[in-house]
Amino acid sequence: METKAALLQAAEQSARTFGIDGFSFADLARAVGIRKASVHHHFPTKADLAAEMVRRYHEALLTDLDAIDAASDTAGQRLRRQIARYRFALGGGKTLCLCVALSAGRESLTAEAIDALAEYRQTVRAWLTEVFAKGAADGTIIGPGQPEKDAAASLALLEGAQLWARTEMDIRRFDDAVGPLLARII
Amino acid sequence: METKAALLQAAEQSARTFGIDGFSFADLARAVGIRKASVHHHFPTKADLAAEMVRRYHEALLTDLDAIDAASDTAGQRLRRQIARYRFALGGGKTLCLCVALSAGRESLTAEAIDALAEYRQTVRAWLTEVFAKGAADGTIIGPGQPEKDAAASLALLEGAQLWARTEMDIRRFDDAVGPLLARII
DNA sequence: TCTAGCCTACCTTCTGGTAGGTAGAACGCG
DNA sequence: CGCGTTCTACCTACCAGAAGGTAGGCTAGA
Repeated sequence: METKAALLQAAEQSARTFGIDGFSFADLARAVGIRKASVHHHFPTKADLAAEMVRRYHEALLTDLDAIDAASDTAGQRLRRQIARYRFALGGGKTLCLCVALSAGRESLTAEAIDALAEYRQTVRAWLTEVFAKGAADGTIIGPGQPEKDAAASLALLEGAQLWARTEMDIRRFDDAVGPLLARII
Repeated sequence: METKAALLQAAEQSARTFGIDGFSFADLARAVGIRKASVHHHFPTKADLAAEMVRRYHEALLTDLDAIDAASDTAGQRLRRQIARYRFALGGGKTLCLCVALSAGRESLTAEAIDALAEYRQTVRAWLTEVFAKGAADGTIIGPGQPEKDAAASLALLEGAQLWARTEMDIRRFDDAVGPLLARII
């Protein structure tokens, strides 16, 4: 079970750095210290691997969201922590969040994995929608706009800012892009 | 010269649909109707091809920006047309703009191509900065914020919205995400 | 005569994936 | 208890196809 977890870990790191087409089973085998054929024992095909990666990533998201909710007093604090989460996923400019990385290589994904990505974004979007609604109520997030639309815009902004910053390996691009959103938090 | 243009055209379409790692010289040869070795005659390596693609794409951008400037009376109109441009690049949810598509497969790019992408974004950013500054002056774009930051946020938003919409092959994701930005235009 | 543009044929390396086998732990059962 | 079976996790060895790229030759036009 330990090997499987290590494979998933290596696969996630590789996918976030090189894209889904940017690493092979041979690479994973090397990273974990087993032979290529043994990787196929755990994940028969690359599609199986991708599907389980997204499943795992979605689970981690739910855990993160709970942790943010538990640690935050105001909606503004929640939003700020979510932005920090995307910033952290950048790994200083070297990696993307798995969602962005896999979206880019969409054509190499199965329908199942694409659906899972959509669900991932839906979870984030729903969470952000609630945050913006609460933020308008408790006054910790200013500016006009419907929570639903603000949430969609924020998610796109965070993903786009990540992509930009990673391209130039410069986290300042991320900070520049999310500046106006951060400025809305009291 | 005609063949070379056709190759660039096919390469751009493929890169925007499948990513830089998602098509091969053999694919291009098939698309254009020549043999694989002949593609190498025009572009010795894939890196050469990528570099020229970005160069061409940047040129097209400058043309587009001039056209938008010429056709628009107000800053609001300019911004609206730029958003429409990114929406159009989506191809109904099937393609990304080249900038987003290549950024995703960053690790397969040469330093030259990465620099060219950075320049492309810098051009868009500078143009948007001017638009936001003029928009504040002529009152056709509302909301607080410094033009420079608004420009960075808008670019990230447009790219992120594209990536999202393409993943789900649903242009409504794009429209949802850019809604708040459009709402700032008088 | 030189060159641009194309060709056939070939190379090496890597890809995802399969076939078939082995050592050892776990299990059912008389 | 001991014996055979089954399962897990790994292995070596292999496959066909595709990748990027090269060598060298043909042909038509400047």
